[in-house]
Amino acid sequence: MKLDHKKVTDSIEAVRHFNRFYTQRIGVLHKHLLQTPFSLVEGRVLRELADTQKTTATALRSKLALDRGYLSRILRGFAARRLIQITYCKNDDRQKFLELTGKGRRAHSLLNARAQHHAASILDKLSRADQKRLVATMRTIEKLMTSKSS
Amino acid sequence: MKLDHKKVTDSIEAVRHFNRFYTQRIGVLHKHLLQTPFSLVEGRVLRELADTQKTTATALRSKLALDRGYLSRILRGFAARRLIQITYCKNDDRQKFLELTGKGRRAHSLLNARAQHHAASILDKLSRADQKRLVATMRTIEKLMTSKSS
DNA sequence: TGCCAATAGTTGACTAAATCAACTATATAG
DNA sequence: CTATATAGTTGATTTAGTCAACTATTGGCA
Repeated sequence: MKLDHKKVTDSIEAVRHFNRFYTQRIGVLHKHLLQTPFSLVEGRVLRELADTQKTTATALRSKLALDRGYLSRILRGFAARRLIQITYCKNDDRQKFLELTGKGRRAHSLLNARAQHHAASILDKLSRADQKRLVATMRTIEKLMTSKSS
Repeated sequence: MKLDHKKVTDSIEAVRHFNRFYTQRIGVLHKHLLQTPFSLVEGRVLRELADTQKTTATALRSKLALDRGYLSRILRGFAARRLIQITYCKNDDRQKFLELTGKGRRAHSLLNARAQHHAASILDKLSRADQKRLVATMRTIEKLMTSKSS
């Protein structure tokens, strides 16, 4: 049916529109993050390190899907800045355990606070009701888009 | 009130979670686009060129917020690949009008088709009802997030 | 008219992000 | 004991993106 087809292409267009819309927003978010001394990827690594007490580069890699050379350099940078501490694994000399230092945790907290603030600034523009609506729709999108992988 | 405060931080966390979620998705989208011979920014420029019959670099610049050197090089690349045709403005020799060539239009169509396909693949995983829901929520988010700038 | 500021676009130099492949060292399976 | 796999490092290179200096042209205005 003609009408059905139109509906479908409309939906596709709506999804694409949203993608464009959000990539633009992400650009903003990106620059926001860059007002800290971390790149977006570094921020993710930092977050991951904060979330897990003790990890290895390989664990990070599989979680964040990063090139190993790339990650190795990021970690080297973190170590140079004394954000992480490295301990060697007893049973396996190939692996190194990574942990945030106090300084690392503080850096993470700062980053976290910034992100918090950014999210809050989005919400602040809305009425209570709209805030609820926004959060609900975001959750819905996540649910719908993860239901069957992607 | 304690309870109120909890709600607020929950909302903030939900927004942040969504941001992370969607940036990851966008990463995928990014690489998707890179299976074409265009970067994300090049794709946007191409799209803009396709949407407006005849533009100038400055018009593109103000629309897409790009560095002028950066844009200049992108356009030079497009010209080298015969994707755009340049005509000089009669009344103002500083400006050049930019138009897609046939090849440029075909490149844009291909890009468009890929994006279309990508959006369709997201929708395909959902039931009719969920497709409707997804589209509706995306529209809601856009509306809420643009209502008062950002 | 003649000069000055603004505008359009180009170019060179540079930094940061990201990828690839080659390499070292260790561990494990047969 | 050797093969193969795994953990991580390093060098070389590509791409993205920014900044500032530069040329050429236009338009205002004294």
